[in-house]
Amino acid sequence: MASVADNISERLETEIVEGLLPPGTRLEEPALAERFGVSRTPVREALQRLSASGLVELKPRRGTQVLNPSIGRIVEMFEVMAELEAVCARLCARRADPDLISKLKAWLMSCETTAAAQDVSAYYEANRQFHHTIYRGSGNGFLAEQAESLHLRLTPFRRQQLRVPRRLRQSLAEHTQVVTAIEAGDEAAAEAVQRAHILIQGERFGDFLAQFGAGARTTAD
Amino acid sequence: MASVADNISERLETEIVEGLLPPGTRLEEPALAERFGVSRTPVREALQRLSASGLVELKPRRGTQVLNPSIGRIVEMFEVMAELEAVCARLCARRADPDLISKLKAWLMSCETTAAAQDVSAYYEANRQFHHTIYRGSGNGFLAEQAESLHLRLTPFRRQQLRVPRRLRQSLAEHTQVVTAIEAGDEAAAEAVQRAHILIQGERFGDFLAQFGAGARTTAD
DNA sequence: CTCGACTTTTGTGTATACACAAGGAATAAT
DNA sequence: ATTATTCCTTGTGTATACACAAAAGTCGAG
Repeated sequence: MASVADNISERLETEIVEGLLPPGTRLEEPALAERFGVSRTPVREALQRLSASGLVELKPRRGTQVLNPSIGRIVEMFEVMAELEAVCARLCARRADPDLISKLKAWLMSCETTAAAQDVSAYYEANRQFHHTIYRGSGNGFLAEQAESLHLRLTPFRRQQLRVPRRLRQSLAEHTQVVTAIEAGDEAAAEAVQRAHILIQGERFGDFLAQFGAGARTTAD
Repeated sequence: MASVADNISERLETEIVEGLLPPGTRLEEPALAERFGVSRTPVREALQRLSASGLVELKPRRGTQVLNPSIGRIVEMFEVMAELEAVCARLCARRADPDLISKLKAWLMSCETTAAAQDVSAYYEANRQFHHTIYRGSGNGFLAEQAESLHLRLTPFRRQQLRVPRRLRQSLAEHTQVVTAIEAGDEAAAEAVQRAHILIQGERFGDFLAQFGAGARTTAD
């Protein structure tokens, strides 16, 4: 089934997303090849794919490194994410599928319990599932894929979010509002709430970096 | 500068976009390697990139072929395109930059003259520039890139558009409406008009295929 | 004549080898 | 001592070779 290149691509992806390979890390093909016990060929293919999915940067003749976007760039990406999520929420509200709503409520509760239990990684997973349910609930598979892709791409930068005081509590409240709007079939409200929900993340990200040394992890704008 | 893989990737891209390599065409590495006078290695890299940009499909152990999405899939893609363009138009209206508006008017006129002259390829180019100006005018570089990428990806399917009677005339009128809304700073109007402008393309595409043998170029839904 | 198993061929996946450019270290010149 | 130049090391880009899976063609049996 899965080729060697696929495995390497996946492993590198998770390591980047989980922060083990922070932005700016150089990825040298011979080193990776030796580490995974394979030749450079599949390593190169894996890097090509990661480059395409936007997780690494592949400069010609100058090697590849984990993408290290400027602050402004990250904010732009959060803006687009906000719009994609807003569209998904609107389409969810348009359908207002009872099955979908029950799933949303289940993940919402899962978010609350994991948050109460201070289980950070479990909360991340529940939160991810909540948002993915909205993506899929849009009824547009292509839209869902795009949203999932960008969501993944932003994960390394969203990780710093919850350090912001009270953000988690507010985030949960926003989730509830979105579900309410979707259940009511209120397209405009669902869209607006979800857009704001994500946009705040981008703003908080900027605040966070402004507070704790901006240049530490991303290049200055 | 440009590596061999880059050149091959570009050439294949244009050939796919221009319809020389219609959806479903099998792309075999040895044949392409011989055709371009290179080894299989850079050919594979080029195919990987095209796969990532969504122009070809790369099934493991079963080769690559020009992506041949179902009708439903294409409609989904047009829906997402409509939303992206709507966001761009809204952000354009928010800024209402005079310089941007003059550029838009220039491309609008270019569209009209080329349409009047029946110069199809020139019209395509002018139309493309018009839309790209709106993307860039959003002020969000990442959004603009996403929009441009999807625009390119949809090009093979947009080509069949203008065969639909009167579509061209209506399209020009919609362009004018968008510019007017942007100039007036009317975000809601700009967004709505642009969304409808693109959505219609998706619908017309469905109509077109329903009329002239759906199975000819894309798989059935 | 048709269907099925075996062989052959074709094409992809991976490894190895070579070519060349970029960055750095060492040496020489000012 | 500083700077510039040259050489060397490192790493990427491409080519070739091998391994294996899938499809196509062939042959034989019913």
